[in-house]
Amino acid sequence: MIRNYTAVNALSALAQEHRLAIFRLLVQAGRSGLPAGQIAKKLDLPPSSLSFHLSHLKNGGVVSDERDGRSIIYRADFQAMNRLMAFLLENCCAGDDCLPEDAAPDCMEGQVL
Amino acid sequence: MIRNYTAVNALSALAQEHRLAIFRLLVQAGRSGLPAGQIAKKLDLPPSSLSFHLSHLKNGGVVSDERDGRSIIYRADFQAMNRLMAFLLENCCAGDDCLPEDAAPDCMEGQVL
DNA sequence: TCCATATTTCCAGTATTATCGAAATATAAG
DNA sequence: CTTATATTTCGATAATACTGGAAATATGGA
Repeated sequence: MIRNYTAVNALSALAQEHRLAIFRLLVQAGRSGLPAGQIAKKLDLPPSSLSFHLSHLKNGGVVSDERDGRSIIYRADFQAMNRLMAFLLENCCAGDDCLPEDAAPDCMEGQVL
Repeated sequence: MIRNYTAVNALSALAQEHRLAIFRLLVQAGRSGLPAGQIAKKLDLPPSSLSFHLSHLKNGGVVSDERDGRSIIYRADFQAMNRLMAFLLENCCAGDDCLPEDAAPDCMEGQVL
């Protein structure tokens, strides 16, 4: 289980206009991810700003990176998001009939996503 | 569907040590919520700091408040959380066989929560 | 009305975060 | 080895956020 500190890092990473836009772009790109350059082009960010935000996202553990030739490919980390969501709703409603096995908790009224 | 701006507000609200702790306390308290005073006691925060953080959470739309006599009861807003999560994973993997009906998307490997 | 309790607002000081040009680093290709 | 491309690091400035004491507001009870 993740700690408060870890979750704050992940949330801070996402809690910024440009970084959230970057993250959602990566979510939509899926497993293949996107090179930094394409992100810069799509969101019209200067290279140093983009790099600042990408390293923040990486530091927050919500994206991963991998070099491919001259480019660096960024990917959303879906498992990290899953852990984060679980942490946010941990022991919701004091477990009071609210978490039936593998469904969404009652407090979410049957719709998580 | 919520906007980037709204989501950043909600995420910023949660992206702080004390506020995340407050929010998780409220998640665990469920529908009955908690008066500010009890939160202050549990987390050992001075009243002005607590108030600052509570209003930030409320502004971010992740908690609601309701006066009850001299106390003000705070509650986690589970629907807002649900909308936020949906926004974060919107159109994940470009919809590529990743969102079967009412299950968690494939990219989450079957476990959302 | 007067007092106690619960919470918020105000304020000033401190700390953290965002921005982006310019320079540095890494890789590839001729 | 030189040049071009992709990205990051550095550094200075500007903007935003956090903290907590003191004063203000709201409610309820004697």
